[in-house]
Amino acid sequence: MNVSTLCLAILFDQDATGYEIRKLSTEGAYSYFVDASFGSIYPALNKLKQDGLVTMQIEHQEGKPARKTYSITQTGRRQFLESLFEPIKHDVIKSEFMLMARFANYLPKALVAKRLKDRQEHLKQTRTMIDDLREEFSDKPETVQWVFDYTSSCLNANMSYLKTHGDQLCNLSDIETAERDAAE
Amino acid sequence: MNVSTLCLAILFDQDATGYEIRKLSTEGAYSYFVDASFGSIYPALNKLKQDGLVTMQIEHQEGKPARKTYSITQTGRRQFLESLFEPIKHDVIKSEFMLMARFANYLPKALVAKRLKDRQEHLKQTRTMIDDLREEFSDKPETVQWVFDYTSSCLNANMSYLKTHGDQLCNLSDIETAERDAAE
DNA sequence: TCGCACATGTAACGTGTTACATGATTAG
DNA sequence: CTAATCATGTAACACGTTACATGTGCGA
Repeated sequence: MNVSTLCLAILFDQDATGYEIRKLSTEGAYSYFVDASFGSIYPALNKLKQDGLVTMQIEHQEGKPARKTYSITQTGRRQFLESLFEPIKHDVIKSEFMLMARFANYLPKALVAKRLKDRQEHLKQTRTMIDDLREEFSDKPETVQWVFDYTSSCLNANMSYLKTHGDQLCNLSDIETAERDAAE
Repeated sequence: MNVSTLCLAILFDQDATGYEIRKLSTEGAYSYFVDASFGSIYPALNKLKQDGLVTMQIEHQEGKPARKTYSITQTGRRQFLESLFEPIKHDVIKSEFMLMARFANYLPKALVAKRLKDRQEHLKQTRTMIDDLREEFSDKPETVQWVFDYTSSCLNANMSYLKTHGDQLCNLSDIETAERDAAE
């Protein structure tokens, strides 16, 4: 999913500024899937406006930069929906944790333990966020809830595995390195 | 994880050509996490050689391009392992399926059903691949098994949810659009 | 008063993909 | 005979990030 599509998806059911779109994509409702930055959002929004897929309302503010609120147009809605008909790619997963785990036998126990703890913490936070969002979006179409429930369920399974098998990975880590590290 | 790191990870316990590295990253043991192409692998390998992190043995073959087998050096091993000590990023997930599901209420039932079926099929294939690899790598360190088991477990939960809740999403799809499509 | 949230935008840079060029062998 | 597999490599391109530039108002 490119940044333009992300913008259309967000604007589909709410108007927003570039700043807000970025917030939603890094901290809010869409942050689980994407993570776009200003450098890509602002140009994308300008292009979408040129193509007539969104409109912009400027709200001038003294001293501050003008607040530019974008709204999706009918054309934008249609084109976005049409794009969903095109063949989709399979999920892409990039996990540095998995790479680390794969080589845990060469790493000190303390490091592996910390990584496991951090991951569990982050997973928990993400699930809390998803569950909060589910509440917040309770007025939105049920498909939105479905996605949150699905995600939450996968997150639970993931956490559950770490809870029951995390220690196992720890015990496979390189104890000697850990001792050497402790001695230093 | 950049392509150089991927190469070092693969070469860590086996020699390989650029061609083989690509196969491993798109179809083999590493394909669940990454997907690198020739255009990035060959330059990366050359750079790693320049930096003394890998060595290369040329095997000339009549008519064919020379087969260049790369091996990791002690320096390469050390540097790779050291890189695992650096702070890691959280998992990155990009799912076009989730985006589609989020807007399923605007899409015809037939499309949503097909996407669900395809996803379930792909998930199943991935799990089969992971389980096969677990067998194949039974002589490798136990950490390797741990990663496969963890992945397999998450995959199972994912499949399980789709099996029990997939129809629900289908029923939220836009029936009228489906009928319109069927009429065409 | 220090830093953060708000708010927009550009230029340089990094990283990777796609498409092309080249060519033998082998399985269907 | 045609497509796929093996095998390497480059150049153009796409896409996105990081860092910079600019500036106000508010809360600790």
